[in-house]
Amino acid sequence: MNPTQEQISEKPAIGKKATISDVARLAGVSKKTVSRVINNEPNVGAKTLSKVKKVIEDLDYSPNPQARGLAFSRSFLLAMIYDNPNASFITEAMYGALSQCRPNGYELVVHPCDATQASLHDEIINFIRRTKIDGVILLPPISESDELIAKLKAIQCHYVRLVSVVADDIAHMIHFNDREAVTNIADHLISLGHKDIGFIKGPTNSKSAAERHEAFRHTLEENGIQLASHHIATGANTFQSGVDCAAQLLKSENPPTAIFASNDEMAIGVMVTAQKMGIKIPSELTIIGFDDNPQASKVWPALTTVNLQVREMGKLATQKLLALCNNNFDMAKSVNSELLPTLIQRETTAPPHNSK
Amino acid sequence: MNPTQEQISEKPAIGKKATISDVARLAGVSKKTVSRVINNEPNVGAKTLSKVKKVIEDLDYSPNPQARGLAFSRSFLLAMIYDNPNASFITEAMYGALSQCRPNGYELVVHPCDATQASLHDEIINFIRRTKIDGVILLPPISESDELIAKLKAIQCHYVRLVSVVADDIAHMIHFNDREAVTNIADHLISLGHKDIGFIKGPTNSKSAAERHEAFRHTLEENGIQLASHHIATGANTFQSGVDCAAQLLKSENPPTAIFASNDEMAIGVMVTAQKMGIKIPSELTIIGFDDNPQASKVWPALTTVNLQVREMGKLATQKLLALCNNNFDMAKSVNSELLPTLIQRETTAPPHNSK
DNA sequence: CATAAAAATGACACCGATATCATTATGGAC
DNA sequence: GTCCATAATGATATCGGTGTCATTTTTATG
Repeated sequence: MNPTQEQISEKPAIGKKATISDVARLAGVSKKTVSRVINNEPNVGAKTLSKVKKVIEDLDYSPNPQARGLAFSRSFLLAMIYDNPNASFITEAMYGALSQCRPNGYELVVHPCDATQASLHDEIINFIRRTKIDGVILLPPISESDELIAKLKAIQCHYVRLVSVVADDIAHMIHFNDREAVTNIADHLISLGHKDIGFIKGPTNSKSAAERHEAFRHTLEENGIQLASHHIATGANTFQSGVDCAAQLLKSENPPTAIFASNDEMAIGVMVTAQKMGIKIPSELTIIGFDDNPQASKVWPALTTVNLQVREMGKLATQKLLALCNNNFDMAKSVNSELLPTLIQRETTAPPHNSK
Repeated sequence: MNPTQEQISEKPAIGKKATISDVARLAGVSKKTVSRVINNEPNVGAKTLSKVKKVIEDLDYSPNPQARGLAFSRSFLLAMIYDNPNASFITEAMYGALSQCRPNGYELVVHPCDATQASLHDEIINFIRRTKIDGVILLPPISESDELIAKLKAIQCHYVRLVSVVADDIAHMIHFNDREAVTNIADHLISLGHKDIGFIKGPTNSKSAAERHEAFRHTLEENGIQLASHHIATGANTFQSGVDCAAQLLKSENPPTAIFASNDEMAIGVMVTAQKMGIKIPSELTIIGFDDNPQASKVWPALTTVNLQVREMGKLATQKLLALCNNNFDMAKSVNSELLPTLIQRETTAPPHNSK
């Protein structure tokens, strides 16, 4: 207020957060030197270093991320973009991502979107341009769109995608090996002695669904078992579609003794339908799901399924993404990008009841 | 490169995003006037307004949020802070919050944390100071900590909390009326004719759990029914604890004919235990949960429960929070802060089997 | 039509950090 | 002890916006 008042106190005004200038003044160095300390730059003398660090500590100073962002042309923000996978997939992926974001000074912004909307891609691109997000993690099924990837590249936005079908440079991709997992499922069913096997595939427009279908059929055929067309139903990855598909398969004249549903939601739909029809699980019907939702272990009987290691995927994806943001392409490549889903055997699988 | 080169072209260099200076130059006005247009400030002439808007449109310009943040001393970031509610609670609350964030130019940062950690509060405060988050939404059970609220106030961070027990000014709180919902549940059980009623309460350190217990007991007593102490078990809001508590209640010598579990996770645990014991639901045991998880409708039989309108809570909370960020305390107060959970009757409730 | 009041606009400092480049201190070789 | 290479440090411009306040233009009034 009073223009003639002298700033005697060396500490910044109470209530106001310390700035880099405060640190510089108290440490008796220039702002630039403080900046060097903050960013771990070389060429700072040992004495200066410890002095500055002490002042930072005393003042409980942390740099203003907006100011840094402006100077660096960065936001220190990553985004997770997803359409519609189940809630636990999202939260698990977020946990994995955050485990890497925090120690590196990044924050995670959520961006769910609606894949049925025609303007989907433009909306995403706009979001990134507007917010200056440094990089994005794409969850399936959005991650499958090469068109979107092309647009991301056009605006030079870093990205990593979670996909089940190899589709990109390993620096930009975490691959969960669906094919292998599905093969394990088929082997398991075969070893139990099942021959009349039903399959509920995912939405027709999904690459991942096609891949699971193909791998399943292939493994069965290698073992001399045909996947009969009347034992195949197409669902929408939702509980209700599982209910409907199960009704279709189980009410046919020659119902399967085992059903593999492409995700847990649908598998649980199958369970409910079977139970309503009085079919005992697993003695009269074996069921296998895919995803290892939290629900899978909380239904009765507990569902045999495949664990995708979603949290690990989120973690690895973020490691790659941060490497890309630092223009460290080699490091992005060197982070593991291959995850092997594992079969979790619980209580819904058993040998067929009456082998003919 | 060439210092003598003249900038003939009026458009900004390709690949580089347009800045406010580009807009100002092309529109033939000052940066400040463009700023006025961006922020809908008054005192801009009609002709100028449309001219500037057109240039903004042509250039596909959007202001740099870091620069704006720096000048405004804001981040245009809100955070959702949660410990451990189920995944769908989180994602639903996020959807609701985002519906308000986006049209107002805010983004949502996620911040899960670990309530078992001693440094929980400091970690949260640090997070807010470090990131300059404008305001936070607190999900239960973290929202119940008055100690944390005090610390938030100390650093002048805006907040809105989602709570089941009235505990704050209505400008800072969304209240879901647990008490009312629990009363409805009790009434429902009584009207079905149940007298031996079991109750699984939530963790003892939770205010919300205590509230539900109190309300349930009270309503039963009003109707002349005692909540016997051997019919009460204490769970941890997890599936497994539901399993354990159910075993405890159902294996007692005088088991209840109905069980109300304080959340769906535990209720589903009860269902699984009952089914394993060969107890038929609902004919031999009535079960009611609380939360309306997605799973609730995907178990068999479908679980009767209470819907909390979580998405709506997220939406209202964000409306309040944005009002607070704009120092519009009155508006924050005027946004509805009372939500009435509703009983969703599905398939797990029926009159008791053998009335003595 | 002169003039005061109100509206529209712009010049310039500033938000809090980093980049560039010049300058000063330090250490080793002779 | 001198000189040079190298390490350490700082002065100043800059990132892309907004705030303040002075200035110009428009509108209303007598």
